[in-house]
Amino acid sequence: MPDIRLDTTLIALADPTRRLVINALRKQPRRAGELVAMASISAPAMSRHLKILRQSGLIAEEDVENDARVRLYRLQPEAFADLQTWLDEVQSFWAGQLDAFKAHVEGKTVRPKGKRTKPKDQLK
Amino acid sequence: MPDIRLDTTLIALADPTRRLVINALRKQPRRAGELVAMASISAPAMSRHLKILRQSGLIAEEDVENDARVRLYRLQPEAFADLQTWLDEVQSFWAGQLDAFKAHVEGKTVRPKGKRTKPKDQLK
DNA sequence: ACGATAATTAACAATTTGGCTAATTATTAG
DNA sequence: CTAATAATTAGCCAAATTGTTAATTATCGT
Repeated sequence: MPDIRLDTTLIALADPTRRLVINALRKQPRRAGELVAMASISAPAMSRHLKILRQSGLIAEEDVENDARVRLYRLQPEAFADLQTWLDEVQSFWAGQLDAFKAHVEGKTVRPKGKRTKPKDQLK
Repeated sequence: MPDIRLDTTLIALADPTRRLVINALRKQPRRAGELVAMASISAPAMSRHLKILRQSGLIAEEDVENDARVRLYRLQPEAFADLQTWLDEVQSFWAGQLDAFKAHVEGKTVRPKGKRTKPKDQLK
């Protein structure tokens, strides 16, 4: 089961333009047109990037009260939590890695759980 | 200037198969063939995924001492640091966001730095 | 030496991505 | 009402991505 949430988050972040948007919104909310100017790409291109970011939940759309034409975008902090959690889990790999190293120096080549009962690739 | 390091890291992580590899290596180093079996894709496909992960620095190749045919892959923890740092920076958005909110309730619509001197889109 | 094994590279097909221009929708300003 | 503005959607194209099978390289076991 592929983690669909983490997947969309990482896909959304794996683009320089979209990260530029994220970085810009870090300081303050911005209208779509402002983001277009910052990224120096066409408005339609930015619109699609914003859609992807919106769908990933990383940013949210907001209306301004005096002009219904403009759309204000702002960062959605909660959406980063899953990635943060996953990263922390990955970073906690030391435990497992140390076990493996221990087994290694003890002369047992690291092996998958029950793949082969006879260690063919054993240390001489 | 697009952050090339962060870019390759996120592109590498933005694929379910590659994340499956990362998750697998969290517990212990694995040979290429084992990873192929886990992901149930062809060996060549996995080989290319491993290449991308290797080039991103997220994993490292290692030789086993009794069989020169097998390649052992292990996690490279340092390579996650940049992403972790960037994520922390993004998460620290609260300061800026609060400033914007303050300006907002004070009646000044949030605007880019020196875009327009006259607040055209002012609150009525 | 010879066949099997581990992994990679080569070559190709299908899909996705990201960008552009043109068109569309909605709203504002004169 | 009409022109201008803000943003999105539609349609098209080039480049990149991912997967497959076939071929290649290197090494091991007998």
